[in-house]
Amino acid sequence: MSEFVYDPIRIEECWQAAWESEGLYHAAENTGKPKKYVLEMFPYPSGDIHMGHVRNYTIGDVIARQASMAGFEVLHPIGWDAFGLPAENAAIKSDSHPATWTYANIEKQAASFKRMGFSYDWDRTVKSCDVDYYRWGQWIFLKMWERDLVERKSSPVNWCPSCKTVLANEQVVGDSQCWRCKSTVEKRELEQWFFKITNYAQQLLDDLDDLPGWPERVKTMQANWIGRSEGAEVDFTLCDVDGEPTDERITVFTTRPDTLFGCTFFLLAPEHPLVARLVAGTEYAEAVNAVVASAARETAVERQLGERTKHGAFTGRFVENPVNGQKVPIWVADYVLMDYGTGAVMAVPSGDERDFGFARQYGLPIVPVVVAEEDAPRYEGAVLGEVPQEVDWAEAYNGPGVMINSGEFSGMTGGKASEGMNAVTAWLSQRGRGRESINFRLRDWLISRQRYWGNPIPAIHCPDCGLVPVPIEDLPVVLPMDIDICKGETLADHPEFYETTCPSCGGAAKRETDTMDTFTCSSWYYLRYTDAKNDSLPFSADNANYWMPVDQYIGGIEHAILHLLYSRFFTKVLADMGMMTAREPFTNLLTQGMVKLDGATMSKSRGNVVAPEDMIAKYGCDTLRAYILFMAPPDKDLEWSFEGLEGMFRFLSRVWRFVGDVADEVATGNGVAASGDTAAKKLHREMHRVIAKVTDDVARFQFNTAISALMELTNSAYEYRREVAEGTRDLALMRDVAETLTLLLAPFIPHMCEELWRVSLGGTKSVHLEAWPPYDPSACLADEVELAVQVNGKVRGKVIVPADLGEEDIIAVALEAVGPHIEGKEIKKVVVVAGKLVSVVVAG
RNA sequence: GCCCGGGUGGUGGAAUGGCAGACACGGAGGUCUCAAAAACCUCUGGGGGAAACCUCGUGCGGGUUCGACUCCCGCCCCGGGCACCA
Repeated sequence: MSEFVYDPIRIEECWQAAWESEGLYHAAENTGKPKKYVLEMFPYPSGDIHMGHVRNYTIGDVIARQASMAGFEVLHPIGWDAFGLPAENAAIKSDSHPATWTYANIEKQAASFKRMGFSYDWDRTVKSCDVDYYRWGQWIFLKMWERDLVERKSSPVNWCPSCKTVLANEQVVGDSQCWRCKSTVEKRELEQWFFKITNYAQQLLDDLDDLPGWPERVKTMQANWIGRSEGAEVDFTLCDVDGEPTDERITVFTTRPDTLFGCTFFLLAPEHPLVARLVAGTEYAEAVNAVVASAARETAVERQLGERTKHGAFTGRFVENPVNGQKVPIWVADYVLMDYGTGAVMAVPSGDERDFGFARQYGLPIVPVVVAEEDAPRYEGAVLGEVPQEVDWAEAYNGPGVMINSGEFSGMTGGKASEGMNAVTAWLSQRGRGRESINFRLRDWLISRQRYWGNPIPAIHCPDCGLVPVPIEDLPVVLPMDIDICKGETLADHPEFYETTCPSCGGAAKRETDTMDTFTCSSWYYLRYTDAKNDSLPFSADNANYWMPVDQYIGGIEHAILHLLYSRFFTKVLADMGMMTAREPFTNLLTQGMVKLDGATMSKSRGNVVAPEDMIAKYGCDTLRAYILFMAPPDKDLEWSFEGLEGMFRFLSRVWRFVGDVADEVATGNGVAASGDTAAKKLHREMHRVIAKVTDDVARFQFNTAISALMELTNSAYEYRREVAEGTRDLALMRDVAETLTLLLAPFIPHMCEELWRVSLGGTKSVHLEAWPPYDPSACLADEVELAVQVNGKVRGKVIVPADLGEEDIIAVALEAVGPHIEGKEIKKVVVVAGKLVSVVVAG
């Protein structure tokens, strides 16, 4: 019976203080060691930490600590994403200032992170609401402006009526909801600030191929969001009121130029600038204007209602199809989007579901069919508008097929990326009536927010000079603190902030009062960590080039598009500015799953939160850390279990007692120096097998199976002690196992291992400065192996054979073992899988 | 509708094409104890059997293979993302 009682709280508090005073976790440049940059997404200081934080930061901490033991110089920083709306809302609620709330929560979270024993370099901490940080955000904004990547323009934007600010497209989630408050957003035409992320659309798409260390899911989501479509622009000729061709052309974008002969009508978006002119003063004006007005009225609420009814009206005018001279009617239709392509569309009802539906609804022609499915009715020779009587026309066909009714192109293959598509595009191109074209779904990033608690946009509105950037030497534009947010004030209510003079002409001018989207702050914080105290630049190229890219990034899947896309954009822009060489910020990405209770996400509003602090107080943070890693692979959701946590505490106690008992036995010399008997050999082999397994599992982030393997080693160690009497145990082996167990567990349960290492085992320096144990592949091999013997695919026996036995001998032994199952039968085949099994195939 | 994930005991979860269910939780029984707790030991997928052992079994149906949770084809269900993007 051991007198070693595991007292986690005492141990943890003791070593946390020791590590801090020893400065154990400072990262340094140019140490000669290979570098590793391990980063977790920085938290928003929303209050107490929750289990999601525990999981995220524990995963990162294990990776960082293990890398450090494996010989890397590790950069593992932490900071806070501190601007944003929740601070404003909380301030209003508690009648205080957002800064008060924010800094108090940062203190609280920092204390919790320290209590979790995370190995951060606290000297590099960044808080995005500190002027020392956000001034460099302004600096980057101005440099982007210089490079023509900043634009102020009027466009239909998303407005959240609850947050009282505009939002980026990426911040509209689900069915047109604000990502923060889940209110339904409205469309408003407003003049706003944008970053021209669309200039980088192709690169952002292409470079996803350079990220093999990212989950496929995240890359697919980004690729879909960027939404590249290949096709062509086609110029249709506008006809006058008498139907005669004019010189004016209307351009459409299509991904299917091969279907051009199937165009039976033509559509304009309700917002298209041409619409008003086409119908002005005509009998069609009333119906068309009604469609335009109802589209303008249509809110996001209506738009989200599943399958929307299409609305349209004839304009009374026609266009001429460049490919066949066919005149087709121009309609206005509310399913045509003004902000994608050209706002005009050629309708091919036989090949497009939406056009088909619209044609049905308004009695517009559907034939000719121009791309026919093999083995399907061809409708050769069908003319415009003629629907064959005998056909029950069910739906449009948009797949690949043979082109028919398409003049000289008939007979070619049609479809996406087809021969016919290229031929038609080339034909148009030669005649100046069209051209290859690529469209992206991605929109420019709307970055201005009509809110106080953010980074002020460094721009000045001058009545004479227009928009003028704040000169770089005048930075920072400091966010004033004397604002009464509880009265709903913003910067726009403070003349002492916005009244200024124009840097260009010196006349009276007005400062921009919008602040930047908080996502601008989080788009480059990982670069600031590389050089956190630089007061002349956001970061130096030397430091960025030394540490970047981040080798391992860990965070929630909710940022699959938002933060990860914006950060990739910033990285490319900063690289183009010559600020550094990395063109992708994060080489490897791990998206951790959620922590759930009874199948539901833990949340304050649901009242199903398990507070980390409570668990730490009861079991210590080492148990919590090991538990949260053990219960599920890191990328899967994790179901919380109090019993599981209790079980992990039992495991830690077992390790504690084992190492303590061994240390005692070794100290008193109660045993033999080295026995080399079967039991010792077996334990020795198990130890090397586990070193190999844990090393491999950590590299693949399989922390759950790494811990399982360590449990197995512990179980084996206990078995050895049970089976070999006290006084006859192999002391060298026992000490080796105790040390190995302590070293391998150190990244997971750093405090207990430190206590065991420095106190029980008499280590002279921190366990976290020791080398990760190497393993001997030959030591993993057993003298004898057990083989399963299968007959016709079923296991019918087991044999134990010397590991180096030849194949012929193995077969002989195996056949003997399954004698009754093969007796009198013809052996057709025998397969020997080294170290695993023998498979015998018999006839009958 | 399209694109991703995922479906394995009572539960969380293991299995480079090679003995399915490692490890753990829960459960049952036991040792120690006056007793309890702790600790330790044994058993624990279903069905059959006293046992040896047999048999079924990784969402469903096929296929490839000596051998399939794993690979291929066709479905079903659950979770997520996108969605009138021409």
